[in-house]
Amino acid sequence: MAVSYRQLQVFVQVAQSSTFAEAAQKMCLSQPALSSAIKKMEEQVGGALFSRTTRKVTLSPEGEDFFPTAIRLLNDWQDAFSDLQQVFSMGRGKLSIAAMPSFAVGYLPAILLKFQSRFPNVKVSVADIVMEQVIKAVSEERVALGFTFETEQLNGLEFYPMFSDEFIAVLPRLHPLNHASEVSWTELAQYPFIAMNRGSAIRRWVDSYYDTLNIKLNMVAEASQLATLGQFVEHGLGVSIVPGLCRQQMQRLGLLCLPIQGEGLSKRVGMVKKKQGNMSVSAQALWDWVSQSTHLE
Amino acid sequence: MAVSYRQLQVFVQVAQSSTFAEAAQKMCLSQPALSSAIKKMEEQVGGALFSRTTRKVTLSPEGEDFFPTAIRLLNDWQDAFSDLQQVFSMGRGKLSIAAMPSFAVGYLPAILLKFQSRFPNVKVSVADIVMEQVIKAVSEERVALGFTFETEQLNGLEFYPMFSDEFIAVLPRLHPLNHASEVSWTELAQYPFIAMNRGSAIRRWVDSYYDTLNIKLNMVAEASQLATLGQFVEHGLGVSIVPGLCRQQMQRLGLLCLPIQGEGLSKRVGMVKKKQGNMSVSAQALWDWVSQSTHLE
DNA sequence: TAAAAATACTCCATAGGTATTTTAT
DNA sequence: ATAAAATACCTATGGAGTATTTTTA
Repeated sequence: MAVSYRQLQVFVQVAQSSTFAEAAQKMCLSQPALSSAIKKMEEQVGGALFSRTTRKVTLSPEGEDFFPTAIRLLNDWQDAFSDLQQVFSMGRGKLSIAAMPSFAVGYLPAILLKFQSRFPNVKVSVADIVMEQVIKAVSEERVALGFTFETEQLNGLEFYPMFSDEFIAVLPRLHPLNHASEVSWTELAQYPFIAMNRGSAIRRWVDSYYDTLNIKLNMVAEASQLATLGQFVEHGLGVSIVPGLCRQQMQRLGLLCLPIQGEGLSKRVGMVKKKQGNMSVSAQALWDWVSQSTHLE
Repeated sequence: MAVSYRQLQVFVQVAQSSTFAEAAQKMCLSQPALSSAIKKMEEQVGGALFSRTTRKVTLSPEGEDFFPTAIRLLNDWQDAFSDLQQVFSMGRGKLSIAAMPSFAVGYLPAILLKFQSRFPNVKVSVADIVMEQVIKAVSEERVALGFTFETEQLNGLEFYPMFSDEFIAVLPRLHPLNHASEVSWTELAQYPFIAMNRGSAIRRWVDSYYDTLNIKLNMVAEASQLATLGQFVEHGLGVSIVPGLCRQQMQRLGLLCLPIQGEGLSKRVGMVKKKQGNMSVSAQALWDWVSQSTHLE
């Protein structure tokens, strides 16, 4: 049987005292309790750790040699566990999340600012990646949670909706429609159209919306990032339809953003995490806080 | 209250198993025992270390991070205590002793050879110093024990006699007495005499012996080491009287060694150690072994 | 002789066991 | 339905207390 943590504490305390009684007082223990604890420890290690006379206790040569090791063991132990406690109380920790770029520049900063002011010693790292990659990163547990559009196939993922995002039209400044306050789906389809790449969720959503209207788009280019798409529009290659989340980004590129008439295309934006737990306390805290502070469904 | 060694063992074992029941078997414990051990540990650290479903147990993110630390703590603990056990069983250790030079070259090698063949992993270091220094080193606990002549004032030291050593006369080869098979104290006093330095025990003993005989010596030189004394004699400065232990050393210098007639001057040679314990097991082992194998008093 | 450790004993907290229930797949 | 964890409950070891004896400076 191994020597216990408690026994080692007792050993150190006695070593630092000149009598058992003194050590007992310091440890809030009775003198016989110390006697027997040391006795057992000595049996376990196979030799005398102290040399006792009735007047004073001194370390044996072996005890003397062992003393620094004992101190080190106790400190390591204490350090390790207080660290762990810190992590659980979120006095310390790390948290990896992912967010699609439009969310990362829009809503995320405010969320993180609040979270970090509440838990200043939790280091948050954000992966700023396209929504398909966000889903993948969460699935593969490379990040604890992600911010993204709701997606159809979230196998094993849980989605918490934060708000709905209405898609908008983006046009170059000099476009014929630039005086309109809004446009219709049909109008837009009359112009050359810049699409997101095949396989992207935005492309799928826009495509299928036009399908339901039985309108065929005149696609002149594809982009795999919204920034690129914006550049294409800005150069006058065509018009496009993007999530409202990107309005700022598009306007910064000098594009015109218009709401689309009628029952629009809107998608929910929210948090995703793996369905069956294993969340760190910090991830859980962020999840809980966001879901509580988001009143809308 | 701190997490115990046992709890950490349990944590590691469960972490390395996929179910509590499996871990229980490996630890020769019941499943509920593990359940409650982990539960308590989780309460102590303030959070979940495992994520349990009824089908399998996996480490929580925090548990995952802590796992390597846990392994390290257990290993350090085990290493430290097995080391200490080794020291007590004398599978490992160190032992510092002191011996006066004449003993160190004469009797000591045989003793150490035997000791080291018995305890090959105990490193013995020998301080080869004059007998006054041997006493001092033992007193000040710089060495665990010493080999020396018995001395009058061994305050707090314990002496174990190994044998008696008879003093002998040393003369240059070309001395008038070089045909004698022995000499008398009186005869020797007729020649110029080389003495050990004042304050040395040998000087005191020789002086006081001559005092009892009421003979005054004609001292022509003093040396503080026997080797120097031998050199002086060899150069024909005079004769001297030295412990029999030094016979070999003197003969190697080319000197004539003769027994002294009559009731000689003899002093006991043995081991010294501090009276009130604090001996290391290895020192004790050497002491015990020497005292047992030395039959004479 | 006095101060301190060891011993003797008693008690209780808790580690650990058995039997059973709950839970999630 | 079943495999596994949690729970309930019991037992026993041993940690810790009080009273006393032993030891040695």
